Amino acid sequence: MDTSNVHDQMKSAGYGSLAAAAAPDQPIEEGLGLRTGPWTAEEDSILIDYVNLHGEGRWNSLARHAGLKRTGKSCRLRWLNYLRPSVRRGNITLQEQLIILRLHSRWGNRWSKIAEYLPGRTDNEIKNYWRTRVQKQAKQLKCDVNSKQFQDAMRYVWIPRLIERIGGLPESLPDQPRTCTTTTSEFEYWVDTNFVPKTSGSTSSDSYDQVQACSIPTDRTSSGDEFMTYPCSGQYGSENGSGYSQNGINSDIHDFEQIDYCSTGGDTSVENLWNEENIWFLQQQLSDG
DNA sequence: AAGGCTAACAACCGCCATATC
DNA sequence: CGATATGGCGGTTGTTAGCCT
Repeated sequence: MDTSNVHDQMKSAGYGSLAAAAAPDQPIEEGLGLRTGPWTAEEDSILIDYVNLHGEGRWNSLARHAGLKRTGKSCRLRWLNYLRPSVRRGNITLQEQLIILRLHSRWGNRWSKIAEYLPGRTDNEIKNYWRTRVQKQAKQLKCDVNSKQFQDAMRYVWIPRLIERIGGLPESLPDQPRTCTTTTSEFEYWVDTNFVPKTSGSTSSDSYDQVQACSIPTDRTSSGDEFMTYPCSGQYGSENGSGYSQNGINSDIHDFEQIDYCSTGGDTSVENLWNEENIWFLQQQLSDG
């Protein structure tokens, strides 16, 4: 489904801020005369003009003084998520997907923090991406998006595939908001496709701040969360070879790449990495655990 | 052709932290 | 120091388009 212009479609259909026909029957918060629902072009224009003149902040008084029958919260959200000049629109790129996956494995659903590393993208947009794309994959795999199984699938299949699709490791990956100074070698530590989690230890994948590193280059572990941490797993990657065996995962991935690697064509949507064969393969991996 | 389903995204809600009075 | 205002954040809902049956 090509939704790259969904927003424009919504606009033309009367849904969204620039809908020319939005207004008359829009809900109004009773008593206060406050409007809710989609923003009209006129409201957008008023808000943009006012912010350009007076700057951001003090959203409640801004709403009053600008003559907008909206809550301050609504104005702030509209500005930050849509009207700001720096807001980038359009499909999430593969590089951005990679960053999102990486940062989500590190921080979980801290969307605003993740958004700091994707200039122009809003936390709302990233959150929507996660819910509509990533959670869909988890559903297809019949596992919870926060489960160890799905986390492993992302790390050992999805992310390496993304890197390949991109054409190798990016020249730089932002380890700091906006300014990117990370070297390729640092990035390799993050998604080490040769890495297989060791056995033993407790799992805490649902608590992203407490993810326990169990196989990180020793000179890196001390640096905290700057590098990928792998939750210890008693279920996968055990020393006796069950689940993700020390070498098995990589050879399996290699085989499975041969199956469909060329099938994704020029489409940049990540879900195409997950065709039926991929899902079958992953389900096998998960059920073997 | 019609209805159901899904994807995508804007907008809202509730809670919490911080700032201000 | 307490009360109120404001802003930020994550979760959830609502709406529409497009696809599928």
